[in-house]
Amino acid sequence: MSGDARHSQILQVAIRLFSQNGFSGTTTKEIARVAGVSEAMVFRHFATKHELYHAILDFKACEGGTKNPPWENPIIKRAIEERDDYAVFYNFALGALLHHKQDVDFMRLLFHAALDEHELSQMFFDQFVSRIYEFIGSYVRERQIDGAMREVEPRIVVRAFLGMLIHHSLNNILWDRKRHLLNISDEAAAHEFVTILLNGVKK
Amino acid sequence: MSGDARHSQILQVAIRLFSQNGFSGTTTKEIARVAGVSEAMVFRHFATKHELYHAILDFKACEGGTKNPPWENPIIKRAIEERDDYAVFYNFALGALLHHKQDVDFMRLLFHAALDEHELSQMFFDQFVSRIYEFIGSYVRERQIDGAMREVEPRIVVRAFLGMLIHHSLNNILWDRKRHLLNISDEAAAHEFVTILLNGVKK
DNA sequence: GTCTATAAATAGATAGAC
DNA sequence: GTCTATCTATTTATAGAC
Repeated sequence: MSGDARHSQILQVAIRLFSQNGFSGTTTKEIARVAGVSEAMVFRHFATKHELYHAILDFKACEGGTKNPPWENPIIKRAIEERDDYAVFYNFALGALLHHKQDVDFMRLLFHAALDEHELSQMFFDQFVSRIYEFIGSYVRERQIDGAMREVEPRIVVRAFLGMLIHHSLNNILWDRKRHLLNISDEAAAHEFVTILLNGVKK
Repeated sequence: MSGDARHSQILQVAIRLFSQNGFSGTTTKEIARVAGVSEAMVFRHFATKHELYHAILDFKACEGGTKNPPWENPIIKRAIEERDDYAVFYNFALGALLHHKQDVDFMRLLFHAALDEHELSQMFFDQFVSRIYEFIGSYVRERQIDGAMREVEPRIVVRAFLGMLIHHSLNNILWDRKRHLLNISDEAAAHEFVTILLNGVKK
């Protein structure tokens, strides 16, 4: 196998294992075993275990986090222009839920990194989460000026909204698969959350 | 130091360290060092590292999770009888936020355990979380029958509500202390979340 | 590019003295 | 109840042959 292919293969295996077991719960031996190579190969491509972890978070934060951000989604942009609150929030919500479901590894990785207080978790936060607050928060502000939404600190509204979405995804990932406490399609969940939120803040 | 005192001291130290670094990120050597004893003492009180971890989660799940549950809170019980929706949800929300803030170690521990897919995380879920769904869900159902709330699957309402609360606490624990993206008192946060939720589901 | 062998450090856990 | 010393397995990482 070529160097690049091997490099990326080891990265993929490591992503899965780090996501499942966290940094200290994953051994380089296990990564090598699953990738079907010797440990020496792993260290040939990544000088240290930390470098490998860093490469993963770096890669994932770029690929998974900032690809197709909501502020570049044409459907959402159009809905914002048309002041179609339901369309803005519904498309955002559905996009988020689908994204979470599609990249469970990244969600788990991010939580592990956050608990480990890894710098990359802060990086993701600064580059992505804070922009979400900016993006949705400023739309809420506009709608308050329009007189369509009541006066609430926009950041609180964003937090309430993201809270519903992220908590729901987290439950799906961590518990619901075994317990099915709540069995609902992403479309229905997005609809219900958005309906609650919009009724909750309308004037 | 007496056996019991030492036992509980080691437990306390271990709680802090496991909460900060997770299971595999914490060494028995470190626990011993912080507790100011030799490693042999740790293994005298807890036969294995796993036994120590289990003892902690067990202890915390009982002490932290099921002490003063909302369904035994007289203020909330009274509010339910009086059909005072705001009082029911506000007191629940504030209690939850204060509890989270007061026991950050337990929240981190629970997240580590959930990511590790530790059985005790499931146990906590079954013993506590599912009862919350039952408790709030059935109140919502009653209020729908009363005609005070619109028809939504009660579990969705509970998830939206818990999502706001838990996500907010998680942000406070994991990021906000450094970033203060959102600086708000627990009372104000509880008020805003409850207002959004109740307006969101009222008829 | 890949492996085997191995070094060096650290992990969890035990023995036995006091 | 507490420690020092030690054992064994594992972990990260390297050397050197092919």
